[in-house]
Amino acid sequence: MKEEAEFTGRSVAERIRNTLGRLTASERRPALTLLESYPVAGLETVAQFARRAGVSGPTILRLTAKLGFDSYAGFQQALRDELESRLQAPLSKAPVASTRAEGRDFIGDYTEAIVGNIQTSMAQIPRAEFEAAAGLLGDEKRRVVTIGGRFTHSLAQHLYLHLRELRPRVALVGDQTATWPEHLLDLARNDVLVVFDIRRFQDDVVQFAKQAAAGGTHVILFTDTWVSPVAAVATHVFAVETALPSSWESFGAMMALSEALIARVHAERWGSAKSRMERLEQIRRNLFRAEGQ
Amino acid sequence: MKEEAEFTGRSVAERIRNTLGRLTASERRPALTLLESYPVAGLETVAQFARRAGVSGPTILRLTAKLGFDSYAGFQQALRDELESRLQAPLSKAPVASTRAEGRDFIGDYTEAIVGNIQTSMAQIPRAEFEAAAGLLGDEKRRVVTIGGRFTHSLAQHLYLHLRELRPRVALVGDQTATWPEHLLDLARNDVLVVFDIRRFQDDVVQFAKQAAAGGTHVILFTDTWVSPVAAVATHVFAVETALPSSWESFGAMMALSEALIARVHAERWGSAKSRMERLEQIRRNLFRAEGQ
DNA sequence: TTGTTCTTGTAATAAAAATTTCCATGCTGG
DNA sequence: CCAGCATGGAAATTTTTATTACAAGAACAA
Repeated sequence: MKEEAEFTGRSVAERIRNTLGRLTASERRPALTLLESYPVAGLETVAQFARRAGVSGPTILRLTAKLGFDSYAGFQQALRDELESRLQAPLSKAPVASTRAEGRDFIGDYTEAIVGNIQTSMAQIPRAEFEAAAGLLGDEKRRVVTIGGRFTHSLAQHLYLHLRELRPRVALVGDQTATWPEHLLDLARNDVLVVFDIRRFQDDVVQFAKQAAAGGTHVILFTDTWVSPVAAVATHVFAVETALPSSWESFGAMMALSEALIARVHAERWGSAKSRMERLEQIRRNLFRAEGQ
Repeated sequence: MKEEAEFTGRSVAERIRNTLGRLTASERRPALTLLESYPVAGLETVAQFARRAGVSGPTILRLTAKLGFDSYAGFQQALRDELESRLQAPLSKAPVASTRAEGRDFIGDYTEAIVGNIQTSMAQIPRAEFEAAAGLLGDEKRRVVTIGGRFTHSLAQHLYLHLRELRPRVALVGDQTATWPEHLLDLARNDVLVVFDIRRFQDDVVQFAKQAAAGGTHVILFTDTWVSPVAAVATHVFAVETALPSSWESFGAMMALSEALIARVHAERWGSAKSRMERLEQIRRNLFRAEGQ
């Protein structure tokens, strides 16, 4: 009746991982299929699931049996239970208790400030510069390198991670200064360097940008209203507001602009980006499969 | 055969809302039951669903018929399709129709979307959870470790870089999976792990969080509206909106929340943070001097 | 009240699905 | 090269599940 206690995993996914070693080749196929489109695949009928995984019905049943379920219905029930507890967690957990300090609502105030910040910043972005920068970033023939300072390194990384999905030949300059010369070496005439640099402008970053620019590399600069000295050598400059009244600094506007650029590039090169992402997806799946063994 | 076109809603939930007026009293019961535990209730058998809603089987079928499905199987298929398309990353979602120089303002539209995103997300953050999380992050006695997935790694890094200024004993889990065990080793009971995990939830990250939680570590989760499975072991869950209409995903809301948390911690421990930052400044100056020579 | 219509559940029936049986196939070791 | 064994699918069988037919009961109008 009930599933035996010997099966360790709380979730079906966990059970699969624990059992993967004991599965035969064609039992492993639906197992991985399920993990890939979890948990939908398992909520279909046996026949549908079997077709999706490219095996026969009985194989599905042998799999669920090995996972410790005494029937396919029991297996599905487990999946539904999981799904339900997962999807309902946030709803039941949000009784919106207003436990802010005294009267003021910290989150509300912060939101208001950051939103204003983003709006004023974005309003001031010169449209032509934006389009030009997007054009540079979308051009596959150009190598693209991103670099950031102490804090802005995370923004450089964010841009890097997303651009990398859309096009080849993108690199991120790490935070280890020692590796920087190699990056400079690779940057050629007409390549693109994206620099994030805000007040307390970092000298090493400025130097890096200057050297790159000297070699004929296009420099796109994201900076704050104090404008980094990199501007002197940059081809496109985007200055946004980072200061919040009476608080810490915020990268909100800078991230918004960066994301807008990514979206712009994405829209521009939709065709090639799509096929690239699909290939990427394919490769990932294969890697995952192999790893599963 | 196919569902008729007269039925407006793209999603089953929408269809229900549009049809609610035309339903009888006892048809309305399962309809609302479904909306309450969506979509799990509808994935059960007719009998189970009927029992859950307190009606008979045929009433369920009359309901699905009125919703425009020609069979219960078709109804379930629609629910599964929805679920799958939402749980699965939009591997290749077409971007907004190329909004070149034609009338539309790309930046303006994007700004509007992201601002709306941030506002709705932040409004839903439970204040008490927020305060509790800030309390944990501000507590020097606890070690704090941040971790992110493929894309969200940059957010984990952002939080790490800022927290590090405010307090000691903060670490970032790198993107090299090989180094992860060491981090787990260091995490003790009552320490704090901050996890960033969005749709296409990453299995290795989930496993990491689970192991940490098993050891008694507090887990703070930043996720999207589809809620990472990490939620099951998390002490505090923050679900924000990451989807932008017809575009790439946006981390804007997640970053805003993360920054709000940082600001909160900063405000809370103003005294100690200030002296820490001053000492840090001192050290930096010395290092810079030495290096400058 | 009484007839009519609209709801809704019970029970019978049909359809579909899960499960089992059994045999073909391919692999391993002697 | 063959015996023995593990594997996996086709087809038969059984069970479950959806679906339909029908009748009881409620709501309403005249």
